[in-house]
Amino acid sequence: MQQVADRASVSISTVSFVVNNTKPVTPETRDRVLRAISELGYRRNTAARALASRKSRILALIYPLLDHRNHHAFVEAAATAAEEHGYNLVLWPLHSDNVTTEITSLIQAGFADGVLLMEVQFDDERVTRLHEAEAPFALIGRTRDLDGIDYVDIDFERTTETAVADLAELGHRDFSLVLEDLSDTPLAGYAPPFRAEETFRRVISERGLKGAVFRVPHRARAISSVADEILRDAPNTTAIIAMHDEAALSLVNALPHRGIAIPQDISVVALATATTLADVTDPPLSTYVAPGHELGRKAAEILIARLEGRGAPAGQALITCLPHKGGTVAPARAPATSPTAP
Amino acid sequence: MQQVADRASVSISTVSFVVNNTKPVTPETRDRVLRAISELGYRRNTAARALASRKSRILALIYPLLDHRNHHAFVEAAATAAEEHGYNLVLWPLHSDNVTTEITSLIQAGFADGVLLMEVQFDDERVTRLHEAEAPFALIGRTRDLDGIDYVDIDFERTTETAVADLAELGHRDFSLVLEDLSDTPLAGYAPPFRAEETFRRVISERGLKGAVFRVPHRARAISSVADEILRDAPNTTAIIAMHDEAALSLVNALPHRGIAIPQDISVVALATATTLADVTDPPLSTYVAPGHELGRKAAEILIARLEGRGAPAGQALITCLPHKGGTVAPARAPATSPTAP
DNA sequence: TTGTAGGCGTTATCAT
DNA sequence: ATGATAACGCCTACAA
Repeated sequence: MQQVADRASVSISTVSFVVNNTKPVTPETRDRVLRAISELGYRRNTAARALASRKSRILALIYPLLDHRNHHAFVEAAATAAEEHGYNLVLWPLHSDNVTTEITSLIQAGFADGVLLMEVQFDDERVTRLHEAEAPFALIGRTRDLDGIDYVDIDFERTTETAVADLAELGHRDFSLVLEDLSDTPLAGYAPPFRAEETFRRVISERGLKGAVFRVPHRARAISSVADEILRDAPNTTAIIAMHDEAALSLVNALPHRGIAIPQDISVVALATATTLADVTDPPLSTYVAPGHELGRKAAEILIARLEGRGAPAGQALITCLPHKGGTVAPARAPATSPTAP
Repeated sequence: MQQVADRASVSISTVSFVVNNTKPVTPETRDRVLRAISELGYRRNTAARALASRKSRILALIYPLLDHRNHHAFVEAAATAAEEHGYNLVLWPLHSDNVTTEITSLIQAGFADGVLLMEVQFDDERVTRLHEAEAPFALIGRTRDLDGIDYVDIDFERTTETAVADLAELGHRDFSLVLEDLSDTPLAGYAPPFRAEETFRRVISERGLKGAVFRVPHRARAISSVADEILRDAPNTTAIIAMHDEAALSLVNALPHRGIAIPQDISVVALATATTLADVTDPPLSTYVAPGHELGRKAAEILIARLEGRGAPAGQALITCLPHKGGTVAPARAPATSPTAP
């Protein structure tokens, strides 16, 4: 920095002003400084900057090593948004064991200014601890208690409701809902399946429809047998709603082998799914697309607002999944209306 | 730190010695210090540490925002290995435009001590620049010129060769290879498809077999029509080797709709694939599993060796994909031996 | 608009 | 085995 200052014949602080836009500087001096910087290939030292300013300008996205879902769109949007505000987003991979303490350390050690949490559970110890430590954070997902908490989440309630409504409009009356069974995993307590189920049951009953719920673990065996389970336990189902990507794929693949035509006999839709998944099946899967991009951007922005806004009210946002037309949904096949059909 | 020192009645430097294990300390004083630390909840400041020691202890894994593949196993292993050596791995998401300069900045700004690069291309500008800047880095993947370069990579040559050999042993004589077509994408020049194709052609010709190559873009339309293309252009194929996950899935799903039984009529195997993919098809996909875990660990270790070893020779490693038995491979159906069969 | 100087929290060197 | 103290590179009042 001193070298830059010398070369531009200014003081070291002027260089700082230019680099940080912290004080007005005459265009000419600014130019000289900028030129010196690029000629010397100067880059300000992250550590020194963080030390002196007490800000790292880093947002840490805690990146669960559970391989649970595809987060690319989300990460990309969050990183972009962060950058637009002068922050950098890094993904900080953490195993599930000692997560809680490590997360607060990140902030207390000054590595990050704020933390983004995903795969949030109903009652999430990480959230409690971050709150206690008064560490700035935002959630992708929702805990049970949301008082004063910054978050963005998918509106699973609305999405589920819409999915049922859309199918009902096509004449479907007998539904099956397929969910991830995460009990006995570190993700038990992961809220989305619960929210979807609750909404599903409510809507089904409000509309006087029939609905069965299937919980499917992530073991391969279980996934490949959903099809048979549904055919056995809910044989009149004409519409399957799956919030379990692998199961959705598996269903579209397996049902035809059981003599069921998709979508003529049974319609299948996936909930809160990455678009990329849709097209590996034949016919392509109809989905309600997870708004990864919007979630990521909003999450970053909410966190930054917290970081910079002086005690602003909590930023909270729910985003609905929009339908992506595939080929696995059709009107319900007309039921055998008369029991004594010829 | 001063508070800790006071509380333990030692000097600030003793605290440092304890915390860093840099000098011998009497067990008693060490205990006092440790106790003071935990009582006060002290954490050393990342920035100050980095500033004073000129080391950030951060390895940045440049994380391509291209959503090209599933890197979880890799990331997890690399993070674990790094931690074992006292480093932290962060994923640094970068768009493909200005990557090159940003990567060297990371090091020049002292944010990271070293960089891990993935999705490496044959001729990769990032590598050139990092080399010029004398920034420590290691590749997951290989450039064309590997002189003095640290890398780990999948041994695509050997894996492809094995795949053909295994199928040939089952009596298959007529092969199709399905590859990702990445031309016109930022990943054109991504080496794996080329390596696989070259090996495939060589082995096919050495063994006097028949082989056709299909290049499939990532557009949904293209993927879902591979099946038809193969049936049209290579109608006698009995074994399909796919280094394109989506295409592999799609094939297993689509071929039965065309009257082809898998694996009785045609065998399908996927190359360099995450295990998780295997079980969404029916029957489950047979694969040669990408050694994500080994790659991640080795990559981190090689980079750390470079960081700490004084001018050690380049660390280079190739790892072969091992077969994962699924249900999509079977002996070749006996050919209609006599042209005049009854 | 620009310069001066103190301080950010550690590490590392040199004494003791 | 422990302590005193100068860097580390930058930011930021405060002064000019």
